[in-house]
Amino acid sequence: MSIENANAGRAADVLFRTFADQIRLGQLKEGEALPPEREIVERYGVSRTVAREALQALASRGLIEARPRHRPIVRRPSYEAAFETVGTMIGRLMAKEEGVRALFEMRALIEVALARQAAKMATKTQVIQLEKALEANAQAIDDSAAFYETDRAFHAVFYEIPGNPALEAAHKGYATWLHPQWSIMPRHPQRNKINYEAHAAVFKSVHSGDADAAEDAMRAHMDAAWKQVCKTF
Amino acid sequence: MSIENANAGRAADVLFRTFADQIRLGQLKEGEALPPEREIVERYGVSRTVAREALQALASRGLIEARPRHRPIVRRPSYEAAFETVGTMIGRLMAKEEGVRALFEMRALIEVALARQAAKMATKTQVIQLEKALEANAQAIDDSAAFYETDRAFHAVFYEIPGNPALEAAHKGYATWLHPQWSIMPRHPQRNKINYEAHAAVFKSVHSGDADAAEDAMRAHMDAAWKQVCKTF
DNA sequence: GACCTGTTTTGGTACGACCAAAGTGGAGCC
DNA sequence: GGCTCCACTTTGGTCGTACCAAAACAGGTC
Repeated sequence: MSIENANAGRAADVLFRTFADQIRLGQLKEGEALPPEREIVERYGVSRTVAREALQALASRGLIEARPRHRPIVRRPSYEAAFETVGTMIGRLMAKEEGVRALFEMRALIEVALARQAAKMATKTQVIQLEKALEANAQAIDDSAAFYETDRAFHAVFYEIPGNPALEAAHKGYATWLHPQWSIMPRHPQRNKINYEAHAAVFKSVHSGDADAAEDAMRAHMDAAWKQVCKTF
Repeated sequence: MSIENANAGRAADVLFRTFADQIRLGQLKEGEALPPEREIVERYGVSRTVAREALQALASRGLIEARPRHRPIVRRPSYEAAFETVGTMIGRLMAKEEGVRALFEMRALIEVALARQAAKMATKTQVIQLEKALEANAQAIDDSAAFYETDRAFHAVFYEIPGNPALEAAHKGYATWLHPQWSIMPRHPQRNKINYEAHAAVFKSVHSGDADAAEDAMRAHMDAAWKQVCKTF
């Protein structure tokens, strides 16, 4: 590796930063393949070991997408990809109650705010969307697996209403990371019905444009859900 | 690599998952060093290239902490570490206005909700903390660099009030990723004073327990801030 | 007990070899 | 002229060996 980076630590880290900078500056564009490994070796004066470790780091941090037996390509950045990248670590935080609580409370803060915002600003189309999701939720009361899916879909509508990809990505993250808790929770039609009724209360408030009521209803729903989650510990 | 994982793709990916599972299941504990590379080679029947690539992936995803010339140790998972891990990718999203907007609006949603929650539930001690942060903000009006720091500190108090590490980590992430926008924004005492007054309005509402006013004040502040951010594009 | 020195352990890097998946180009056939 | 097949090339993936040097360790000496 060139001498001018002697203070920069491992050669693989230096090469990682070199490529990360090229990606950030648009010198390597989305969808574009990186150079072949043997060319990287020649161009940057490193071994294939160093080249491969730098590429591995780029892939692990979601900057490039490795494809079997192909040169990796620069990945389109997205909030969803970002959440996927940290999934393994966040998953570890789910092993402890305080990790689950932190995530759950952050989710609750956001969903309460989204419900409030929806009550204020949801379009007629969006309210209909919510109503359809609620109807599917009602239909699934007796089928706990389907109920879970429609429950998740109902909450997802709130994240979609503002049209912000970061929120939509966050919801997918939350749903994925909190799923282990959900999957061990006892589910039966009576409990499903209670959850459905909480959803209906939120919907009713949104439909009537009552932001305070929407906030209170979603808050109550999340609080009750947390109590259920606590039973999984 | 053992035959039973022949369908699992690259040997390095298989080994990555093996270690990730061991970490998740507590078989490798926080602070504990991973085995030496040469032992990994013997135990798992892979080459050092594969072992190093798996370790590189673990480090890049924040599961282990590599230390120069030392065996890596299992990293304590944290929301802060998770945000750091995706920093490079999120940084790329900041290269486009829609990426900045998505992150900013998510931040605004959260901070408005936090202001509202603070007005409802902040303790006397927390209100004093907020007041102190506001006072430091006032003192820094004529020094734009200091003003930025106190501005950030003032907002940080809202994230700290609920005592949720995920929120505190989120704030650090937002501040870091949105900093490039802030650093190219024109800053002068007059603008600083307007921002300070917006902070004062939020504080006043929190202090008097007026959740609606706190929400409106923080909403107005974030909307105005976004208009300033737009000037950087 | 502290210090020094030699040895060992270990991460970091280099290099060459080989395998096999995937792509490419040319020849032959219809 | 188009299609198919085959040989060759390109390239990622893995292996093994070698060497360097940072860091730790162990033993001896003061």
